[in-house]
Amino acid sequence: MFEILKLSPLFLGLNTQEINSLINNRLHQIRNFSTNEILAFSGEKVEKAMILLEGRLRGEMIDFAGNSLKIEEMESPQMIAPAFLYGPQSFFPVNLSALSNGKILIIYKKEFTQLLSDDQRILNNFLNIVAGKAQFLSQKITFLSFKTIREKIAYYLLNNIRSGTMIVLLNQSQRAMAEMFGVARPSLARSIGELEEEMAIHWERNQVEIINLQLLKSILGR
Amino acid sequence: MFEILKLSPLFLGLNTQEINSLINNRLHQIRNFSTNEILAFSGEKVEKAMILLEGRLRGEMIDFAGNSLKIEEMESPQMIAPAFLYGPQSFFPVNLSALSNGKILIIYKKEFTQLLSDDQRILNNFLNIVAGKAQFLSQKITFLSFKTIREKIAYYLLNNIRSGTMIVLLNQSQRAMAEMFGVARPSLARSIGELEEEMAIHWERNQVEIINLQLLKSILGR
DNA sequence: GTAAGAGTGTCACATATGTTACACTCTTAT
DNA sequence: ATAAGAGTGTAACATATGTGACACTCTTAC
Repeated sequence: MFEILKLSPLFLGLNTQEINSLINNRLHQIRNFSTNEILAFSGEKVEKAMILLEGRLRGEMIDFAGNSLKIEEMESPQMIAPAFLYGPQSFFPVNLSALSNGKILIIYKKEFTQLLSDDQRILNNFLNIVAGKAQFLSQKITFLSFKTIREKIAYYLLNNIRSGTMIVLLNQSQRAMAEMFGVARPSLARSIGELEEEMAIHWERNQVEIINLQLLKSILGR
Repeated sequence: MFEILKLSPLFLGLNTQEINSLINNRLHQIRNFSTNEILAFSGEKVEKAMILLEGRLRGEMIDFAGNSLKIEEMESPQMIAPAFLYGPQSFFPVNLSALSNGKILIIYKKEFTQLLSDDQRILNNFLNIVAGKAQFLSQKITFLSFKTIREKIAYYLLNNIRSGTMIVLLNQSQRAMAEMFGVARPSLARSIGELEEEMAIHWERNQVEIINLQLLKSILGR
């Protein structure tokens, strides 16, 4: 187990020996789960720190009519819902179910807080994890708040130029990109086509060449 | 100063005496600023914990063309950019400028981490602050990811029903609500009008009565 | 009471995006 | 080499939302 934990972001920089003594001197549990088991319901209070040791989990957001909206998968080793262990809305944001058999390490919140106090490296790691989540979400909101597809494309390209060049490498299909933008695939293709006609960019399968940087920037300035 | 800090979320539950000794035993600075002074630029590394003691600040997001996009104001006493002190993207997300004269308490990151280690109440408070930010953003994303105005209205209403009733109290104008939804004001009014025609809701100045709860829920279930 | 301004309902029209469909190209497994 | 499937470009049409305008109501300050 401690070999696995050593690979998790929470225990970054600690050796197996140190992890062993920090965990074993402290109340904890191992919980085994099997495929399709439901580990937590959306809205349930988060009272324990949970670290996925083995197996795969799925978080599923459920709407008012009971349909699933967004789905996110998680692999080990990783903390589960780190941003929901503290804070005023300390409830699971999703239904958590098992995609395979596996194991979770459970540490109750009070013990976990003590653990953070006891080892400053773990404290730093945890703060990095939670702040990282907040930063990711903040980035995503910036993105979602652009209204037109043109703006999203421009923003994406300007943020992904290889430094010193006018090239953006694409590591995903238009289909995946459309999904990330929250727009329909043909609509994305149409907007790309328009930008090409305007000689702003030259879009190829795997990379985009920026032809008129100024024009691209002006799309983002209202 | 310690009287002011006692009111800040970070020092919740500590008395003036305790705050005094925790701060004074530790490297810190007080920085005075005056109106219109710029305290930090977007993209600058965040290396210190900063707590606004007096005065008002404005965070301004700047786009690629140099125009300001979103603006947020902050009042004392409050931590500045708590979610950006740790994490992989530890850079100011906004330009930070002063709306008035005032004072900031500055504690360098290393010292601040030590402070979190030393007092578990402060640790808990800080974790609550950062997790709270993440939760707020997560909530906002849920909201932004509804595509139609009907969906946003339905989601908003269902989340704000006074428990045990079929009434939602409105504490903001349609104008403000449209801005929060990221849509145009007349478009919001039109969608409201449609929902009224369908006998789903009865919208008055200050409150909304839900007439057909089932219909409202079905809007969110695709 | 009255004037001014904010809030609201509504309209005609412009625009952006979604939907569905199809053809074409590229990649990959066999 | 070929077939199958994914990725892409494009079109016609449907729909949702934005824009700008105007009238009306409500609130508030004087």
